[in-house]
Amino acid sequence: MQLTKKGEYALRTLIRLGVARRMNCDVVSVSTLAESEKLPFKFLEQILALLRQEGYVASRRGKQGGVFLAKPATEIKIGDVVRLIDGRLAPIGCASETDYEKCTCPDETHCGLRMLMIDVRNAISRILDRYTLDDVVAVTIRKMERDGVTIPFTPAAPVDVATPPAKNGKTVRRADPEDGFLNWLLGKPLTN
Amino acid sequence: MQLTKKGEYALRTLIRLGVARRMNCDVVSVSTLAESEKLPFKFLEQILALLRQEGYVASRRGKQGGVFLAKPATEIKIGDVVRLIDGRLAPIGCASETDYEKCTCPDETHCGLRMLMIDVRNAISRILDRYTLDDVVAVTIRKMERDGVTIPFTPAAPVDVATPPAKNGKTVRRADPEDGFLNWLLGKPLTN
DNA sequence: CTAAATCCTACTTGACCGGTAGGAATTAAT
DNA sequence: ATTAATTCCTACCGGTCAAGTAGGATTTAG
Repeated sequence: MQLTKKGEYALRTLIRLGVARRMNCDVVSVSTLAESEKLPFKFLEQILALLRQEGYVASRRGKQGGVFLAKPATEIKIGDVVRLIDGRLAPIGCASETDYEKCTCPDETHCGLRMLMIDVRNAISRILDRYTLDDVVAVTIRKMERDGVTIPFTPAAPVDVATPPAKNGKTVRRADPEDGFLNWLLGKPLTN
Repeated sequence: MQLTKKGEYALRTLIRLGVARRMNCDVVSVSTLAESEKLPFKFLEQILALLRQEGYVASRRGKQGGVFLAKPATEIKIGDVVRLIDGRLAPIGCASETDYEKCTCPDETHCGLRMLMIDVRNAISRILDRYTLDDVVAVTIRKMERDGVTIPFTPAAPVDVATPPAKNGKTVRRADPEDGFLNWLLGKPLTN
């Protein structure tokens, strides 16, 4: 049930670009992105090439060039990015909605595993297809503001990643909010 | 987000063994299992060896031998089986509860991707750690009974299992029940 | 004109997925 | 006692793919 590094890097980078956009930073170089997230430059270049082909990012070539989101962050669904890079969300092909594949089992309609995995795929989809890049960016920034951390791409202050003032040592880790972390912080209603 | 074939075969086989148990079939040979689920025999043998080492199944050697569940199906959590064969449920290491791994990102506590993936991992866990093998077996059998399909390992003579009156053919396919398929069919309350 | 950037294509290295193969040990039935 | 059916154990293997590396061509700002 693993996301590949490629997928992880793609998402991390898109989030970074979303943050940049919010801070009115119109273009970010790949090297800056690679450094700030500590990703291998050349690998990231390739990933961004793919994201560009698919219309998620656009670029400006030459000196002072770089990349930026090609469309509003509200129109980028996380699920679609994951599907692009890592394939279907469902753990097994016969439980997929968008990329169904018949399995070899003798009777699919009475397969308990399939029913279970459909539940899993729906649970995943209910998160990944519910939230957009904008939501994730919002939650990231909100958390940073709450802890008084300087947000990346803040004018006149490059990336600062100081750990927060530790509250008072007691981090009351509110475990497992009913409908998820992001919903708890964003209050985004279910649409489906 | 894929389950490996190994994991899939393991679960399919455990379910089969669970069904067998319910039908008072105490021992099933590996070849029977392989045939009935159309799995490669030698590969399945290896998988069962692992499941045996971990105490999920036990075996009887020699002629008329075979394997069977080593403990009650109610005590086998699907999530644990998946973890055993395919590793952590969380899409990325830093979002795992049972197998946490620090990631390379500069500031984990303000990582939007991490928060998102924690939600995903919880959503998965809420299904895979909620249901036991027994639940999946129950739902499988129930679906079969409902459709009047002969259940595997049914004794040759038509015995005890009273086939329900086949409804009336019109299966109203209620799409995507709120809290999942299995809950809809089992009505198992959330425990956590 | 040059430095800084993207763009493009090829290559690599190791892990691991999904099996195969062969035989030793054990046991039930004849 | 033999034999046939079965599990048990260890080794191997081909292919794919993840996760990068490498190097140069091209474009553009200053």
